[in-house]
Amino acid sequence: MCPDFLYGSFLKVLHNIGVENPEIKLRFEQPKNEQFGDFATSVALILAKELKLNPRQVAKEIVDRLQFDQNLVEKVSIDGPGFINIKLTNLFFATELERMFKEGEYYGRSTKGKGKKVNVEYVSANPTGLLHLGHGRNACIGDSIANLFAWLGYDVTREYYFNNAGRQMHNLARSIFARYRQLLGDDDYPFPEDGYHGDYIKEIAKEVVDKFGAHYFDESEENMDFFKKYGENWCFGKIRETLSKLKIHHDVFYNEDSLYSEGKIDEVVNLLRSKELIYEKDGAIWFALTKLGLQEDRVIIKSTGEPTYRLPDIAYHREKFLRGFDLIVDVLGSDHIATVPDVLAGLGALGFDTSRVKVVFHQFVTLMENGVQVKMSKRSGRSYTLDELISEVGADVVRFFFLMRSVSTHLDFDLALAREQSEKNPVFYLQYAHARICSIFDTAKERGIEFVDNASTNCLNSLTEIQLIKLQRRFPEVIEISAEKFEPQILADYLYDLATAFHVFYHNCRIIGSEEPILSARFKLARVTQRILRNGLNILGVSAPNRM
RNA sequence: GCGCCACUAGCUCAGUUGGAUAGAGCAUCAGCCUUCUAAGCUGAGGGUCACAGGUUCGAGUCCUGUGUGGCGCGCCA
Repeated sequence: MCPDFLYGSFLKVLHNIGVENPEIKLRFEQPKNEQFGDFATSVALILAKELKLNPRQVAKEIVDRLQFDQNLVEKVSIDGPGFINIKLTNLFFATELERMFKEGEYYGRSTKGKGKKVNVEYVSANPTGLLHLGHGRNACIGDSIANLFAWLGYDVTREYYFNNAGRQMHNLARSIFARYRQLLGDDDYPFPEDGYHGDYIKEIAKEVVDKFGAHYFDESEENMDFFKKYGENWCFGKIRETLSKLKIHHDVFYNEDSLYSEGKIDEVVNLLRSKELIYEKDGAIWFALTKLGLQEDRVIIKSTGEPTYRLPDIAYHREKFLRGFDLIVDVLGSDHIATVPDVLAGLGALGFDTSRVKVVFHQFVTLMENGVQVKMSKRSGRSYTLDELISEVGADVVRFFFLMRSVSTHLDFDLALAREQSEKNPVFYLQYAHARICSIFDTAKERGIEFVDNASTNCLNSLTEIQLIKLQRRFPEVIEISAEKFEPQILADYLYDLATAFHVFYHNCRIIGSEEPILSARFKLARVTQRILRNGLNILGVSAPNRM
């Protein structure tokens, strides 16, 4: 964020006065208060101790040695306890606008992650039901994180861990079968105790009745397999349909089944055995986690012969490592927190660098309306599915609302606010800024007004204009920070600020009707804002309409 | 009992690696549309940053303890 020339001059001075590791100590920030200038550094305060000098004195030593291009720096001052504040000239910002404008659609992209492979796994809901709100938050977070890394030049794989093995699928089959029998008049047919109670099970059963009649009436193994497969396809179809409404698509659906069929599970067991990390007790196979510093040993293969989740999870993540990913991101709900240490310990024991695994935990979603928690959908009378929420408030609103809070905090989803198609709704505020800009360009075109690319921007001098440029300059940095912290919310907040700065600019400065060179300079200001809003919203998965 | 997450304005939340006078939105009140979209802009009120210690030039931010709330602690995933 800090211009290179500024950073360079300071670094040179710090070197000259014999500071050790100045790169680490030199940091710039943008002061909250305008009166302190455009950039500030507290480096003098940090150095004061090691130099055993008064901070203001240190600041003076530094400032006296600084050399700048006078066209770019307006003022350097020492304030407060020893902050060095720098005010840059309007020419500097005009040049910056020019630079951002010339970068065009690529402004904000970087090559930082070039050659690096990142895997982002998200959603990964089992095909036993419909997506609920928590899945929705998971999906939006994962997708936006993937988008952020793509912007940084990483080779991104969006992955869904597809678990269609194990007891849950039997459960699904038996649940559908029970409803099927009941529909066919066998009213007393018992519903499985731990079956899936949702109404969608009845829907599936009804579909089977409509299509095949009583063809699958017998409680045979083949028929169970049929219901399992039918239910899986039905659920997974719905899941993909819902995700697609949110513009979420995965590159890889990694099937848990393949871990078994390709012998990956056995490989892991053998590897752990060779490291003497597993043993047998009570007919089950245990993972000796206490040897790895954890609290308790855990079962990885039940006495029935089925593995617990830990084993396939370790095998799956081992595969991710073997597939050559430099960074492995898992997006999980906070209810999975307890499962991660075991899996990481297993991977560590297998010799993998677990610092490459980043698990993003998100907290729960609570649907609120007028201060009261909403548990059931008014329309269906059942608990809200993600799909219902989307059809009620729209995909853009759902995506933005799920992303506008930081990942680690509980999310209160304000249904009344989300429904509101007005200025109160932050999504519309952002989209409106974009539509307004488009409208300016449309109007200019209609009236035959053209602007010139090579006109100078050095005529912009109002506070509002400079303010807008300052925010535009931050875009690349914001993308980077959002990705590093795995927090799309940082980008959402930034876009909101940018929209505000634009609305203020729009209010204070006219574009159409201004004389050259102001006309063209302001056009550029609007163009750069438009690109950032569009690209930024795109990363968040929110559309940027040309008209509203 | 143990682990993780949170606690900031009436409500929902921001607050960069510790920095200067803690910020938005909603809600409340008061203004601004013959000119590019008023889904906008401007202003006002509203705070013991849960509490108590500690670290230091400086703490909403770091450390310790306490309280409140959420989630988890299975041969479920």
